[in-house]
Amino acid sequence: MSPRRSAPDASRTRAAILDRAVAVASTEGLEGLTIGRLAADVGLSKSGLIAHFGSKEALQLAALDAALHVFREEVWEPSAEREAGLSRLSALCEAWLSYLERGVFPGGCFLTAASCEFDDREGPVREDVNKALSLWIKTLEQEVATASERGELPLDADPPQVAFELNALAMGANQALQLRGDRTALERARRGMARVLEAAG
Amino acid sequence: MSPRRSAPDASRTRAAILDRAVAVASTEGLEGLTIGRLAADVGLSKSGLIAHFGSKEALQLAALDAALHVFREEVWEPSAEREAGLSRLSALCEAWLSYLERGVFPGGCFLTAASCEFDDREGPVREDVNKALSLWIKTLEQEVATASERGELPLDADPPQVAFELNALAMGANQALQLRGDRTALERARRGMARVLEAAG
DNA sequence: CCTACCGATCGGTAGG
DNA sequence: CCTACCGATCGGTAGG
Repeated sequence: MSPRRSAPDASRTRAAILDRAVAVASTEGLEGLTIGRLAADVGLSKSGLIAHFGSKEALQLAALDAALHVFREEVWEPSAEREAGLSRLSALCEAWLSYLERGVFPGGCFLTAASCEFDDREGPVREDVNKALSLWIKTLEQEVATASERGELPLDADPPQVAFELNALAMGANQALQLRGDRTALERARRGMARVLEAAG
Repeated sequence: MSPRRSAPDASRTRAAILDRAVAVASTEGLEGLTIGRLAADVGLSKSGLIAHFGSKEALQLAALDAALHVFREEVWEPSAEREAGLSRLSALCEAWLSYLERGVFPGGCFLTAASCEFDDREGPVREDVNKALSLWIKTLEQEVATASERGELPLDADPPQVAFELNALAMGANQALQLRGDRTALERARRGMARVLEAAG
């Protein structure tokens, strides 16, 4: 009898590992992920766990990807049905703050944490974090541009500036919420975002 | 002959350790500080190094304190001579962005990094990070309030809201600068801060 | 401030 | 997917 499991079994095991890896990395950081601890958490041997990924770095990349998938589900997808432009931009911002408020990840915004942890390192993890954040910023910029074209924002609205400020306000909310336990942070971010969109003209 | 050095010697050694500890923690994180590596860096044995602090946690607290001292020197003190109110608030913001631009810490803003790393942990390091950030936010709020009293900002300006937004913009600049290498971030933050202060009325 | 040492854990491999 | 193992390193202590 081979110890190998069927492909669906292996896929389920992999999903269970990644679930746990995302939770751990959310609070301890992607560098704080350790193979031994994770293996014990999901009831595998170290070698059994690492067989699914090949190396710690590959595990980190897979955990990051899984976390981004959650972010897409929680923030991106619910807003996709809204009309492109200001309506979708507002929906994205609201879903974003809701995602922070509901504590989807125990350690707060996964992407912000990963960005802080890897912004001064080199390698594929940093590159993937950079790509994910750039894509998100581009998405915000795109909605600002569409809103301008549709006459919902002035034609001279500055998409990169607006996206920069919206992103900054969400980071500020995440910090105030996580570190300082300041529940008013969401309202402050919401007010700031509204003002950014008003002032975009 | 006792292996003990004189008090001034010990103090110099301690300062050298902390210099290096701040640099390492800035890029690797406070949790990434290890006694063995730090000892090798400064040419001590592990036990020789730890004798100065007692434990890794105490070393982390001392490194954080040393980093905060730098922040005060770089941002706080140069602005202290400006008149309280809008003038000093503007000077604080400008010194803050300049501190980011000059890369005073190799890993970007030390306090932001420490905040991300410890915002979901417990213990004295998290408490000290929280205290330092709260004090900084309070300082910004105070200058907004003074500016209102002096008629430089409207009487209904909202100090916590303004401080929240200024802090968020600096965080956004730090991220864009460190992760994305986006040199325009400073100008974006500067513009955002100016707009926050204009809109405070 | 040192040497010498502790148990624990790290990422990873060999071989099955 | 396992057991058994590798060398390296972790934080920290004993004793001087």
